[in-house]
Amino acid sequence: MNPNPIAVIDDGVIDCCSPLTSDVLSEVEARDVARIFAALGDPVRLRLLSMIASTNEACSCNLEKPLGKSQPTVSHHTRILAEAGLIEGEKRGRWTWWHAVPERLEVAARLLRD
Amino acid sequence: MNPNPIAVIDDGVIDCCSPLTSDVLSEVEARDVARIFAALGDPVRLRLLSMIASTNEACSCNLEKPLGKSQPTVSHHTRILAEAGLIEGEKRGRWTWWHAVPERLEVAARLLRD
DNA sequence: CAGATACATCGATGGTTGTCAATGAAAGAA
DNA sequence: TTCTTTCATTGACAACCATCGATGTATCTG
Repeated sequence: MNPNPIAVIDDGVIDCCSPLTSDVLSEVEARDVARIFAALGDPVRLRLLSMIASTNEACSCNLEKPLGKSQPTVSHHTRILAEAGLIEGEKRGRWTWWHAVPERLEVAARLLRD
Repeated sequence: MNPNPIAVIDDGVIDCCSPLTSDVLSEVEARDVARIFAALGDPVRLRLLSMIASTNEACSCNLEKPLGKSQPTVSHHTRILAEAGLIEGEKRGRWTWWHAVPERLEVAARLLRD
């Protein structure tokens, strides 16, 4: 669990949606789904997510150097990914350990290909 | 084909990428992939794409009213979707007919779930 | 306790983006 | 040709966003 709770998009709204190719999204569906894709729509966040997802766990301290971004910037991006439900953080001691949420990636994938 | 040719991301760069969960994206890969997800990261474009993708063809004139957006705004969004390779436009007579590019949706889906 | 470490938050700044009115360009109709 | 239709482009504006230095808040160490 994250120390400062992060508001994640309501799962109920997201899970409802059928693929883009089969139905026209409602305005409410589109707004929430767009938040997931917008989180994926930044190159720094994509690399950040791939770093976290391709390992079991990663702490922020190990992400700054390979990304070449400042600590506040990394913190900013992890927050956005977490708010989109794509990653979750667990604070142990001084470190925050991040892990990916595969079900969330699956939700996004299902919108593109059933 | 579109009357004014639209620059689409190089397919070679995109097709190269393995799922986010298996490898860390390079900066170049991340930049190009982010452009696809950024195109999907707007609610109006998501509804636009789902309207086009859930029918065989759609002309811009039929998209303005259900979207509730002005004609320049719709034109702006179709351009961004086309530059991301997600839709293609064909001009026949006075109308531009848009259709989705399933292979492109598939490329994006493969990044999230192999 | 004091000092160091890991991360979040704040504030500022420069760049990007969504939106629309006005205008342009091209095709068909009269 | 002149008028209408369809869509792209331009220009402008407000809102948003990525970035980082400075600061705050815990947590661990000595």
